[in-house]
Amino acid sequence: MTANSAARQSRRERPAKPALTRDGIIATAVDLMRAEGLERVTMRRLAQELDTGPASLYVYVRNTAELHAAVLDELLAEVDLSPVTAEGDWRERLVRVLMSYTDLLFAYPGLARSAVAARPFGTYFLNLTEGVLALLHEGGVAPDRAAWLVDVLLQFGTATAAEHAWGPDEDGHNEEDWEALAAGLMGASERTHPRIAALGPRLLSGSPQERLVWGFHVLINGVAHTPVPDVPTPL
Amino acid sequence: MTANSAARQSRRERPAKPALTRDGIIATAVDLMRAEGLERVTMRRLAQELDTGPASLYVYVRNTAELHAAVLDELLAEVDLSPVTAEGDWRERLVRVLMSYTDLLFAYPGLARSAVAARPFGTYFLNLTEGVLALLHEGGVAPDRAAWLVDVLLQFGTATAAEHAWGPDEDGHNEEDWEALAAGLMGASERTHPRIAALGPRLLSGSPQERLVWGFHVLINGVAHTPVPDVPTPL
DNA sequence: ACCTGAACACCGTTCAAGT
DNA sequence: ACCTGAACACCGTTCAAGT
Repeated sequence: MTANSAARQSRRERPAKPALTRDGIIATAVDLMRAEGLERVTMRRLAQELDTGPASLYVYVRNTAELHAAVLDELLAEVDLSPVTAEGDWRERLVRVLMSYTDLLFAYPGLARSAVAARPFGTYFLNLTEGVLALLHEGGVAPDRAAWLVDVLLQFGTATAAEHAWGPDEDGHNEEDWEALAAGLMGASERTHPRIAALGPRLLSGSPQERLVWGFHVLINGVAHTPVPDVPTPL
Repeated sequence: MTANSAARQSRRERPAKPALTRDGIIATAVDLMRAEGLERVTMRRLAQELDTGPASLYVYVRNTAELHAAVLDELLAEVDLSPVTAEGDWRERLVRVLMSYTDLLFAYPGLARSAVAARPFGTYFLNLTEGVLALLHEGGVAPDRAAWLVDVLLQFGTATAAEHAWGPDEDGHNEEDWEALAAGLMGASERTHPRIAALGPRLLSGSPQERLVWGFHVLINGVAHTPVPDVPTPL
């Protein structure tokens, strides 16, 4: 029986059922996420998409968390690293790279959430890390501080995306939540919460993006003034 | 029937089935989380604990996300705010408050994860915010910068706790993950990822807590050098 | 070796019906 | 008004058995 290549009988209609491979599974998972959101990228749903049973996937993927991590790294291929080698102020260029990363996560909030829980370390994440480090190097940030700052910068972007993850797939209870939040903050009495009361609506000013960019700058500016403690290096 | 007050105490040993109240439900949820972790605080499991069906809970709680938010705020009662009014350097005291918050989340990683997705705004969270703002005020941080920095500081602590959320309830696949991560970083070739290669093991130095404290200091030091953009205030 | 049917042990949420 | 049985529409993961 050499029915390996062309003689695949299409059972349903669509494409001939392809052989399962890890790459194929992840590619299908990415498609599924783009089409229906990460919530739908479950083992069962994905298996259905691949015309098989969920148990089959476990030959190629350890569990759902690993699947989602692989999907994320795949998505990270789209991060725009061109500012790394562009002209201009290194801080600006660094923030541009970081915003490129974050914008991607804003588009797939579920992925941001999963990235907070378990940061990926695939190829594309490594490329992003390298790019950020190159810019910090160019900016003259001390190596040991740069080593810790990359993590903080990326984690900050990830967390911000995850927080504003009330995606388009969710219904409009966001507005409601926001009202409640605003009411809570504004209702803080002058007596019990004087600082909150003093700041008032300024606590809620700015868009997530504006705050994010500001936060990146705070971190970049702060690193010059904050030495890393003396700490043993692993191995 | 005035069985309202005294029969409240024993939840441990088969109590008479108490009337459902929102507070009672949340208190039971907190107990359940302390005993079995947040993963087990599901509508169904909680209902079982309360000797009723899951549908009954929906009279008092909108959904699982709201339930978890309520549990978190309850837990936040334990944050140690005493450094706010203590003696000493305001930066140090601020970091102590922030670490008290973060340590709590480290103990209940699932909660940290849910806090990243939807920051709570209950009473205790308001108290924490007030405390942080008071210290920033004492430190002479400009009000509009302080208003944005509180959020960043708390979010940074939350995200760090969530990331290191490979809790005690998970099995030991963490070690394995870490090995893989280290291998990925160290295997980055000098040619393709020169900065990563140059930093080598320094990228992995320090404990989560050491990095967290450092990050707090970077933010606190950076805020003095980073003005907030001109942005409209809501309302 | 690779694949899978079937099972185990769960989920959140809704709704019609009861008290 | 409050409560609930039952149902709907899902989950992740394992494992013995097949090819």
